[in-house]
Amino acid sequence: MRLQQSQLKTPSRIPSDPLQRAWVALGRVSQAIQCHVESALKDAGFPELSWYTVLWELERAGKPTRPKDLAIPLFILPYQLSRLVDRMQSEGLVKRIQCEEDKRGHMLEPTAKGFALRKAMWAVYAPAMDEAMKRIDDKEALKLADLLNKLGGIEHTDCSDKG
Amino acid sequence: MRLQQSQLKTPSRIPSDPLQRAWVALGRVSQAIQCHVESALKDAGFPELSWYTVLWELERAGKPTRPKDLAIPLFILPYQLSRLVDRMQSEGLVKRIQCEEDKRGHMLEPTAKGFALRKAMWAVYAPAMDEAMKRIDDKEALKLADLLNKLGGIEHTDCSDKG
DNA sequence: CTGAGATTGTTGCAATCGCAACGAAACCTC
DNA sequence: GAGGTTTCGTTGCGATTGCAACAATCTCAG
Repeated sequence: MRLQQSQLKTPSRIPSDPLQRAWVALGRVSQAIQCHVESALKDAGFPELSWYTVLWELERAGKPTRPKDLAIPLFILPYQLSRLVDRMQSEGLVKRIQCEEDKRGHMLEPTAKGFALRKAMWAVYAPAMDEAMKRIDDKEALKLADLLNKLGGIEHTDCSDKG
Repeated sequence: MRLQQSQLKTPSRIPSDPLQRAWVALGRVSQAIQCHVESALKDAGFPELSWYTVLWELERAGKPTRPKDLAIPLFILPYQLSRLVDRMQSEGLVKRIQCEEDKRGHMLEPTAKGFALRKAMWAVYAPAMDEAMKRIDDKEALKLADLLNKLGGIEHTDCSDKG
């Protein structure tokens, strides 16, 4: 989760100007874009993006899934997920199913209402994402994704996240 | 602040696969990197990055500054800044100075303690940023910054944000 | 089998957040 | 200069968050 701190060999390096530029741009732009999509969802009366992501991840798994198996890909802490599921469950969007193999935990499964909500949210989410990203073309988007994935230490793969 | 919603001509476009890839990468990577730096600061016993940013912006201005003039570049809501300043003031890091020209507001100014803290934080912040971004080289960083700024609708300028 | 230790998930509490409402001063129009 | 509107900044309140502590179960060496 957390990247490693520099070792003896690298005594407190100051980031180069290009790195600082990239850092600043990354912070500002990701915030702006994220905010744009969140606002679109909220304006449409939908819950926040994390709800969508949980529903989508469950749907994508195609079978009841343990919280711990969700937490890692979602890059979210266990207690955060626990409470997120609390709220979603109280809205009738997911179910907690007794888990036989491991009685500590349980399986998560979206309800019909959960499926429906995810689909409805996508109808707002997709255009909002498209609108937020329209300033770059497909070629630039691929280049951007590659650079970001390299930055994040993720090799170029073909797993797509489309809904 | 909020980007414009699509018009009649563009009926609910679905983002292309490259755009979706870029979107996903942007979310994941910016979160990971941000998290890495925040952890480094916390582990060193320092407050969160937003405190640094406020102090830095004030220092960069070089003169007492109105909250509203800070809120825009910081991309933060007025009430968020108001409470952030409350906390920072109660730690003796900034002062609110009576503003003569406009009696609704006030000026913000870092204290000596504020200056010192920002400098101390940079000693942790800089290496953490460098560590988090070391997977890309300067050339890639510039390309990344350009793409991000284009995505965010910011033209390439020479204003640097280095501390 | 047994007890130490790791894993899974939840919860009490205090801190922080978003929202909407607010007070006060500035601005603007007639 | 009176009255309506806008801007600046704050605040009450309920929802959400992070942290550390926790219970329950699983794992596994001896």
